[in-house]
Amino acid sequence: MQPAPPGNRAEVRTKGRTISRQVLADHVYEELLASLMDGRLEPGAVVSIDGTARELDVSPTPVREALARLEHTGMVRRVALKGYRVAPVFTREDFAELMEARLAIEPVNARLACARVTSEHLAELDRAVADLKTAPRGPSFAEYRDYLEADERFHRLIAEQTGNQFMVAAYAALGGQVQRFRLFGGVGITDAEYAIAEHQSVLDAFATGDPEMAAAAMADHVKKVRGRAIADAPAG
Amino acid sequence: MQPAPPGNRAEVRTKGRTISRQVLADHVYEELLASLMDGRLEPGAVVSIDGTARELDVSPTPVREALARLEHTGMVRRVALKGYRVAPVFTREDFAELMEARLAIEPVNARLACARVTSEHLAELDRAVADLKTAPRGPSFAEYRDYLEADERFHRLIAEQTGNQFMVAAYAALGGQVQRFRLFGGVGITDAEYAIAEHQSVLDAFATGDPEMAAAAMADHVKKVRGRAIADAPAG
DNA sequence: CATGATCAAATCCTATAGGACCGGCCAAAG
DNA sequence: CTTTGGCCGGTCCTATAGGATTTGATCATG
Repeated sequence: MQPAPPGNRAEVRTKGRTISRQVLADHVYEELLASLMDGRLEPGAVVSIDGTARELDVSPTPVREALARLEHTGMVRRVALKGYRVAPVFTREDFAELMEARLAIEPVNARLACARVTSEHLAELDRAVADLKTAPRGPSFAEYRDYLEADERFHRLIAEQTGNQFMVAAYAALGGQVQRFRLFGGVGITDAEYAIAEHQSVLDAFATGDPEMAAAAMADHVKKVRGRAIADAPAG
Repeated sequence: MQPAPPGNRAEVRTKGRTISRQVLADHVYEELLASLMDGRLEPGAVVSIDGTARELDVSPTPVREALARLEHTGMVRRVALKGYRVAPVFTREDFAELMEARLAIEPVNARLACARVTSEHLAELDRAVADLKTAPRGPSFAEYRDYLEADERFHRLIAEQTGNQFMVAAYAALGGQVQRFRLFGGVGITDAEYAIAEHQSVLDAFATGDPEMAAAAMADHVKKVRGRAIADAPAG
């Protein structure tokens, strides 16, 4: 996984071999992110700095740094002198807004990416769709985690294949993977068959190399996701 | 100013009066942001944690927290165990990518905002355009700072008036105000007359209440900004 | 019963100290 | 003269300590 590049490892070159080191704050960041995504930290819950430090057996300093980074992703909110809390649950309005934003960004990404697609890109997209098809879709978190990961990976690959750092940033600002987990956590996947077919359509459009067709397929997919999820949204 | 909501103040309610408090990390954040925008910190320069702490007469802890937040904005980059550096200068390709992204997002913002515009919104936009017209445009930083601030405020207002938190986040991910400063720092404003007229056109479209016209005016503006800036771009 | 004061524990926030690592400088050896 | 090795200052990173603040409970009072 690797949702939002949390930190950066230091490539230490020593005696020809290069080892990769990582500071504690990065580890704390990843730990907190995992807790947020698999539901161990529920929306609205307080995330105590000292408590997290004790739990992870580190000092509060790296925890502060990790939380400061997390805040900018929207996963946690901070109030000065009061601490951090997990962001509240998604409402139906939040979901509608997210889809509106995705509809503005993702078809553009598809058009740009398709215009400069390579066989390597196609192979990566194909792998994501294949993973989508083979991933289990049971009710427990562990069972749909891989599905959501493949779903997000497909869309993120397209954003990255635009070669435009700002389109990647804009896509990442929508929360990418994380929002998926928060939306569907506890509900499970109900529309996998449809979603897989739509992803396949996008992939087919990429294979033809027609940017407009790719954009149309992506727009179609996002609209249908919106329609299905509003029909049986978890939160009103 | 208030570019990217850095931290959050604690609203302390005491005896009917509510005072707003703020922790040191927020102050450091704002101080660093100001240094970045007015050129005191040049692209590529190292931002030492301990050094900044001494300079601002605080301990390194709040500086670490402020820098962790700044990193997520793309203004500074971090390498584990080596510290922070100001992000490198904008190349012509970077600028083209930024405009491509703005072209994908800002016309949509204009359409959404126009569809639900109020007289208060119009007044705010009108004030931004008025400030744009009256702001000095001399060669030194202090003289075009207000101009850039009004420019960015105009666009940010439209993003906020969409009422869509994710469109705001996507717009903010593009760097908003900050990129303007980094692009034009040291160059000055050369296209103010044209830009002001284009902003006025967008405002006029908002006044008519036609979302499609607003989107078209905004798209026209962004395209023309791209054209002019590529013609006399500071960095090749 | 409702309301406000008081106090203790938890928590946030900041400063300080020290370990680990890097880079420059200089002296000594080859 | 070149190179090697050690020293030293700077920096990052983490832990710890203590002050400031919030929170929640307990208790007194109208």
